[in-house]
Amino acid sequence: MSVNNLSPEEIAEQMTLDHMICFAAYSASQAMNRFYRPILEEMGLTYPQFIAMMVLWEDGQTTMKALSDRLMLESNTLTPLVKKLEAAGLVTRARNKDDERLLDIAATEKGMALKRRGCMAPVELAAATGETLEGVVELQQRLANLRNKLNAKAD
Amino acid sequence: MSVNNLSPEEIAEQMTLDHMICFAAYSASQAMNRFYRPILEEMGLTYPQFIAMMVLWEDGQTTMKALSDRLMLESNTLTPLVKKLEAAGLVTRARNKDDERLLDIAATEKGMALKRRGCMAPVELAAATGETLEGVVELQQRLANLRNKLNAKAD
DNA sequence: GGCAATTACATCGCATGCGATTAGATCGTA
DNA sequence: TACGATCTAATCGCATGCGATGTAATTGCC
Repeated sequence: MSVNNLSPEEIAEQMTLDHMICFAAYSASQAMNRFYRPILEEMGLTYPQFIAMMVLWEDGQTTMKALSDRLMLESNTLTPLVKKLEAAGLVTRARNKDDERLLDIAATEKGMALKRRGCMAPVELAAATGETLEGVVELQQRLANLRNKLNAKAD
Repeated sequence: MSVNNLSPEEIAEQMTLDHMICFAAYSASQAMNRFYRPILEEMGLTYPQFIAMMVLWEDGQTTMKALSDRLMLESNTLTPLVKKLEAAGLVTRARNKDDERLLDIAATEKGMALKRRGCMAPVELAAATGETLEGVVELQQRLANLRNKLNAKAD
């Protein structure tokens, strides 16, 4: 019997933790975070700091606003995080000349120097899963698609 | 040209945030968390409290150890969380009679009463993604599989 | 039985996430 | 050009996650 033949109430009745996409994503995300931890610790980065540096490794410089859009994190999360990166000498923070509301963030040489090691981490993770790169890519795309649909729903 | 023809270094060179399975899982997990927030707020639960209640809705009662294994969260995370559930009158906490090291956790009637509403939330999320239930189930299974392989790797 | 090793839970400190709010800069419009 | 609306960061408080550590109970091995 297909799940399509069941009412929402009947589906809810059979709902368990191990059938929930949210828990699968939540626990997988944390498992990947744990996988990265020792690698990132060598670089003195936490995982959220790492993805912020990923943006800077790609673009060289950005703004708080653009970083917020890209990482889908608010300034109340990013402000202290970026200040820590600045304290570590990895980025610079300065008000934008044309619009004083914007905060320009740029990678320092020291920050850019971490790129080579940092960009290997996702490759190592993919290898550790035992999956093909194509399989990982497809999973990544479907997850991003689901996320984008949810974000669009939230307006 | 397939990614299989590239060396890890060449792949790392092309690595961007939007190609990383970790960021897809991380951002999707948070998007789902944000989707749940208003629903869970009606019940007075946070997302981690919700998945803890999911275990109790399934099993009625458990122990801190079993809950820790099931949610893949340590006692340093769960102890304060379960104490909050106890303070809210949703669970009881008591030392196990046979092994004083174990902490028995049981849902109260008030806690069990939230099951009907709580189990609808994942169904609503699946509907909001616009995907078929089968598609969500497949994505869930592949994510859980990837997570389990990573956890096994970590020993 | 005795006792070191192991196990289960708890405490502490630090780094997120985020709702609510504030401060300052810019925009839009009468 | 005034000035209220909007936008961008930042601050604060609360709830996770988790490494490091502590404590009490149990186990295992002699």
